[in-house]
Parts: sequence; C-alpha cells; structure tokens
Amino acid sequence: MNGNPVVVDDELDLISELFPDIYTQLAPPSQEAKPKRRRRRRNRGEQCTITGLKKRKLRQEQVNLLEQRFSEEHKLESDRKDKLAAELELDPRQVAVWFQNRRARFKSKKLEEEYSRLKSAHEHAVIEKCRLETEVLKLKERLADAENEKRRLSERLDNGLGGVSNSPVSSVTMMDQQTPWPGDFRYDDDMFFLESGCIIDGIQWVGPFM
Amino acid sequence: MNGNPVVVDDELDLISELFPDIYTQLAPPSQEAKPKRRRRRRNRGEQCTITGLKKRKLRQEQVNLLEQRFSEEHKLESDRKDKLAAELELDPRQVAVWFQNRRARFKSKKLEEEYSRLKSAHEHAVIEKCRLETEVLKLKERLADAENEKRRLSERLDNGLGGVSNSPVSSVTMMDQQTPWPGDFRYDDDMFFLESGCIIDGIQWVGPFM
DNA sequence: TAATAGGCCGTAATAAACTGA
DNA sequence: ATCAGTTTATTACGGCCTATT
Repeated sequence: MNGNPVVVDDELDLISELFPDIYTQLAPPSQEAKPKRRRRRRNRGEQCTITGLKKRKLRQEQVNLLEQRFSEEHKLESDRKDKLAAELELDPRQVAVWFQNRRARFKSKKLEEEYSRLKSAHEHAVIEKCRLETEVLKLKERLADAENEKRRLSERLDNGLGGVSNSPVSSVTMMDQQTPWPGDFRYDDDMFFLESGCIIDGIQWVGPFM
Repeated sequence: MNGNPVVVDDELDLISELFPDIYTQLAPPSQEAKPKRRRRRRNRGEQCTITGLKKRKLRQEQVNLLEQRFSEEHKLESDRKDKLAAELELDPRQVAVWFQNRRARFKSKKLEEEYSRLKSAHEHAVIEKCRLETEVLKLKERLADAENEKRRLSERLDNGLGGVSNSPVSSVTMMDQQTPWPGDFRYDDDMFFLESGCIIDGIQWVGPFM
C-alpha cells in the first residue's frame, strides 16, 4: 500500500540521445510511413519528440528554492538572478524564464480565486436583495394598512363618533401599488431569485462553464 | 505615419542554423563569458535559445485553417487529425497539440469573460441592494410616523376631543428602532456601498489584482 | 491484465509586443 | 531611439487518468 504513484524520474536522467534537427515547421512532405504510435513503453531510441527536444523539468529542490525566492519577491534584478542561477546550477536565462512563467501562473490563479470569491459574494448579494425586496413589500403593506386605519380614525373623529374598536382592515390594499409615495424611491420588478443553477442577472449560475 | 509596427516575418523563414544540443539541465558550469545582450537586431548566427531550438510559429494560413476547424469542432478524431495534418503539411502530433492548447486557451478565455460579466452583474446587484436598503429605511420611518399618528388619533378619540389638526410628528422616531415589528424580517447592518475602488462584501473592487 | 490512444493539467521555452529609461 | 526586462500568446513536453481493445 501507499505505493509511490508519482515516480518523478528526476534522478534517472538518461542523458541519452541527442537530436540535431532543424525543426522549421517539422515534417515537411518528407515522410515515409510515419511511425504511427510512438513511445512504445519507455521508448529509448525513438525520438517522437517532434522537435528533438529532450527532458525538461527542474529538480524539486530547484523548484523549492525558486518558489521561495518568488514568495519573497515576484521580480528579480539581474544580479540576483545570476546569483540564484549559480546556486541552482541553471542558466540565468532559465531562471528568468521560470520567473516569467511563474508570474503568469500567479496571475491566472489569482483570477480563478477572484472569480470564485466574487461568485459567492454575488450569490449572497442576490439573496440579500431578495430578502430586501420582500421586506419592502411587507413594509408597504403595513404602511398601507396603517394609512387606512388612520383614514378610518380621522373619519370617525370627523363624524364625532367615539367607537374605539379598530375594525380589521383588509390586509392587501391596492392603494399604494397604484399611487407610489411622493418620495424619491421607485420599485422596478426586473429579475428575481431562482432556485439553484439557473439564470440570474443574465449569468448562468452554478455550472462553471461549458 | 502608420508604419508597420507588426512585421511578422512569416515569409522570411531563414531556415538556417541547426543546433544539436542535449539540453539536460542546460548550462552546467561550462560557460565562458556569456554573450550578455543577445539578439542585436536580426541576429543570425547567435543562438541564444538555451535549448538550441530554433523558430516555431505556424504560418498564418495554417493557423487560419486550424482555427476554422476548431470553430466547427473542438475535438478531433484521429482520421480527421491526420487529414488536417496532411493539408497543413504538419506532423499530426502538432495538430493534436495545437488543438489541446486551443482548448485550454478557450477555457481560460471563457473564465475571463465570465468573470467580467459576473463582476458587472454583482455591481448592479450591490447598487440595487443599497437602493433597497434605503427604501426599507424610508418605509420604516413612514410606518413609524403613521403609527404615531394612529396612536394620536385614537387617543384623541378616547378623550372625546374633535381637533383634526395633524400636528407635525417628529420625523425620526425611536419607536421602531427599539421594538422591531413582529414580522419575520430583521435588519442587519453589515456592509454598505462605498465610493469607487473599495471593499464590498470582502472583495477588493476595481483594481483587477495586484 | 497490460498496453494504448487521447484528454487535461502543469509547465518549460520561444516569440513577439510592450515599457521604461 | 536603442536595449534590457516584462507581459502576452504560442508551441511543445511529460505526467496522470480513463476508456477501449
């Protein structure tokens, strides 16, 4: 058990075949019976690499150091770069390239994080919005009721009657839906909250994409 | 004016130097006086490519065809792939790789689009939320006023007085801030809308990232 | 059951466009 | 306006996973 599923062959660098090869476009019409399936288990003599390029991959220890430096500073001044390159026994250019790629990776990763954070924030906002909408509705109803009662009471006062029994006012009144308050707020019923995985504000929810 | 800032040299493929080179880790301590600034305009004999590999880049026409096929189908069956490769005079492997990379690009692009759409949707939602919050506040005020008036009126009725003059009720009443309505809604004052480039719902707005 | 073709992912490396001194 | 260093877009490779044979 446990096994070692990840057999990074860092160590077994079979520094073998080297391939001169022009590359330019590779595979011009000059080909006779292309090898078909290449890389038949641990291929050795077969190139199959199209460019002739061979192994790559920095050793874990190298990556560790690079990663550490990166966490300290996302950029490198050339002198730092050269020193690091010496430490790692790498071409300074490789170090530079590594940093470039790392910055790019960092950026896209950041985007993904931002996206999911934004997504949940938006979900919360939408729910809040919904809650507020219903609250507004309820308040309007209450207000309408209150206004009705007020009217009723003042009528009673006008008529000089003394009955104090507050007759139950119909809960749903048309009144304020017809005539909005003179205030500066209006109510537009555009979109609403839908169950799960649906469309809100023109965004297809849940399923990341395609 | 105008000039031709983009001088893609697709045509002038100087199929020149070829570099054997093992690559393995590149640049062991074997280096004497590294060339420093490389590529002094149209370098020719200098390699500078660390791996020794030379040009790459498919010709525009090739990209065009690939792109067209991609728009028809994001995947390729092997027979289609081989045919396409023949048409383009490329190694089938290159075609396969191109499609993989294209799919990856497609995906991340999609993410970016989704992100900006989501972002504006969220902005709208937040603004709406704000509007609703102030609306709720106003409604509560109104309601409080109405309730006060009701109380006043019924008191007057109880006292048997007939004065109808509606004395101006203080606009801000403590009442409903102290005792929330028995309804099922509550009001939590968490975050609010800030000017531009700020923090809303824990998301730093505006500046994409770092 | 092992070999295999193809997909995705992560990443190295290149090229080109851009930027600042 | 040259040149180093940077960003963005590309090409390619290697590992890992899965369905197929």
